[in-house]
Amino acid sequence: MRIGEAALLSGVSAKLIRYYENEGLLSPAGRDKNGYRDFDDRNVYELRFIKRARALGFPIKQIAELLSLWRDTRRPSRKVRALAENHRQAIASRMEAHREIIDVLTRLIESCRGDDRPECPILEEFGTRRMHR
Amino acid sequence: MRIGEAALLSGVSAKLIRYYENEGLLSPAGRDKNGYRDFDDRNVYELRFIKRARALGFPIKQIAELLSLWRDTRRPSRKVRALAENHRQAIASRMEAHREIIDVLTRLIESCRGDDRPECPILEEFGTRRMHR
DNA sequence: CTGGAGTTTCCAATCACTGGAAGGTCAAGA
DNA sequence: TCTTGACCTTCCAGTGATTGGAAACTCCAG
Repeated sequence: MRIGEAALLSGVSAKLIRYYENEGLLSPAGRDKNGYRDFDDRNVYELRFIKRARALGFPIKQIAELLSLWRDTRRPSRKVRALAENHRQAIASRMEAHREIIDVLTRLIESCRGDDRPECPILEEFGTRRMHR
Repeated sequence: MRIGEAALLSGVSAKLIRYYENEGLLSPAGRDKNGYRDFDDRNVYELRFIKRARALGFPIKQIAELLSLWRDTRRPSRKVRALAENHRQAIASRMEAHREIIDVLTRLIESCRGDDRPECPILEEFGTRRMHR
């Protein structure tokens, strides 16, 4: 099938399919004699795999590793799990950073009257104090 | 003062100071006759302001708005507060997305034995099922 | 034989940096 | 006086995952 059909079936845009192919994520897709890419069901499966892994925030390089584990039917599931655990930790760290930011922003927002007058503890704290808690 | 001293005092690298200046965040800094930038205390104050706003995840363009509100002594604090609230909402959305990802990853990780055998529900679910909850 | 839909490649922009190259300026030390 | 070295300058490129566009090609229908 051509790239448009693969895009429809996988939910991945043609642009992005070319990018993923270029990054070496896909099993080699053939070419028709007119130069058009020729994808098969395995490629569509890989594209769906990539799409779901991306939706979970895995970076492209880690998805490449996941795909190579998927292709290796003798992989130890330990490796897959380790990858997932590392990634969960990375996301958890980012989430914690966001939580701290939200706490600070909430405190700042509550301290500001938010009316027509210029007094604003938000601006003052940005300029002068450090922000903790 | 020159860029190195401003970097030390503000905690912002010289590279980044030039970038911020280029992006129009700083009040215009002068130049010595040798072409070196000449910063004053106001610039250092702005750099610290930028650094703290960045630490809270504000994008550069919003920091530019915050700085222009800071410079306008007749600003309505309403505008500052609105900016902060919008940003808090943006961060909260990202945090919620991360929370959902962590829930899915946790379920997947728990479903995988993580031993020497190849069976792995993580890979299976990436390829075939959709992931919710 | 013309139009349009689909395809190809390549280049650019996003965002906030970071790094490096190549060169100018200036004070201290030999 | 000459040189070293620590500064400073500008410009260019790369990061990650996409998206957009341009210019050119194939192919099918009208």
